Amino acid sequence: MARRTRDDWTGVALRALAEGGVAAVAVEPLAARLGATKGSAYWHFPNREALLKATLERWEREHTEAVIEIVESVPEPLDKLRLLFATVLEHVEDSAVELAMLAAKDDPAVEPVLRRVTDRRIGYLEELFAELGFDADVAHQRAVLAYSVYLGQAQLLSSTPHVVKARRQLLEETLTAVVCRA
Amino acid sequence: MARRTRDDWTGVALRALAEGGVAAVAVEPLAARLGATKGSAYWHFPNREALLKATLERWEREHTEAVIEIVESVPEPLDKLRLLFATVLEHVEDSAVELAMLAAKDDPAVEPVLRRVTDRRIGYLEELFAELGFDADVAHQRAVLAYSVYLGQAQLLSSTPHVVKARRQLLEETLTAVVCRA
DNA sequence: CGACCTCCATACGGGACCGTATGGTCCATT
DNA sequence: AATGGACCATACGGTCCCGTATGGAGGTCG
Repeated sequence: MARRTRDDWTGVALRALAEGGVAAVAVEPLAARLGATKGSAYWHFPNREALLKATLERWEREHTEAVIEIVESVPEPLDKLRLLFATVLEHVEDSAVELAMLAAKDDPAVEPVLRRVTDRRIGYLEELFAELGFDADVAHQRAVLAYSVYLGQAQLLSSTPHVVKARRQLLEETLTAVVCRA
Repeated sequence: MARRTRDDWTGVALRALAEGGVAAVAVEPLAARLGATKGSAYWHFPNREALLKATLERWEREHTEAVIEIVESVPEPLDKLRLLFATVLEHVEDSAVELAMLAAKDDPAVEPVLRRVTDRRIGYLEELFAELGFDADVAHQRAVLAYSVYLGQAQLLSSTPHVVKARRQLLEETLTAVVCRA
């Protein structure tokens, strides 16, 4: 039988995480998916928590900066914001990992990752709003506001998608609202 | 020993739900809290799912219309919206049940309740934005937008509260953004 | 070719929870 | 006082998961 690497395990764990949440990152079901047994898992990781931690940190490495880099390729800050929302709300489908993390915010393996990712993203949004000419404190409020819209919309699209009608138009409404003066 | 009613069970279940999510609505731990045993639970409910369902429907009855009624006591639609956001974001602390439901959106007992509550709330928001003079389709978009802000902010406040700085000011920023023209 | 080391299968003993079975207690009724 | 029903404790078997113990297959290196 084939050997498995640490990445094989975090790989299936990532898929399970997206599909079934943190609770689905369970050694025995993952072993079944891999066609292996728990022996392999407990060889590569000391326990289930370590596997989960490695999985979350892999996701953090591979997904946090990616979007920012894409967005930074355009010059105008307003276009950056539009592209950001567009990218992130087009395939909300695969922001399932984020929702899984929010749903398990009290898990000791989740909490620090969630904190880092949230800080990074809101920090970046603050920069964008500062570029748009907002004062520092207002920029922060708008950043929190914008990120709230993203989180809420992701939740809606995954839990009750029928309430969201015209996504393209919603995107524009969101933009105008978020950059609105006075 | 004292007798327990159906409401005693949904009562502890509600507290457990807010504290530990849907998974915490488990018969044996709840029985321990009540100073009872599983025998009582399985007398009042056919199974765990029925207990969960009854708990969610009790929450729906007691919390969905309450806020709307409060808000409807003021005349001006903009003040309604302000009061709505204020009420709902002041004690975000006890919107824990909502987050628990979102986190368990795939549970067959959760799904229908979540659908009804979401539809009702967004429907009401649509009315408010229509009163504010927005066209029907725009009103719907704003309603979805406003509800997204609420959901996202509730998530932020419960998962990473440190990113939210001045809640009072954030409320005003949110309002001006959401009712912004053009 | 034998000693080792890496990786994993197998097998086991927990623990938490679900649901059932059974009998006992208290209370209202007759 | 006896009977029946509402309510619950106890005890049990079953499932799913965690984590450990142990040994074995396959490659590596002297």
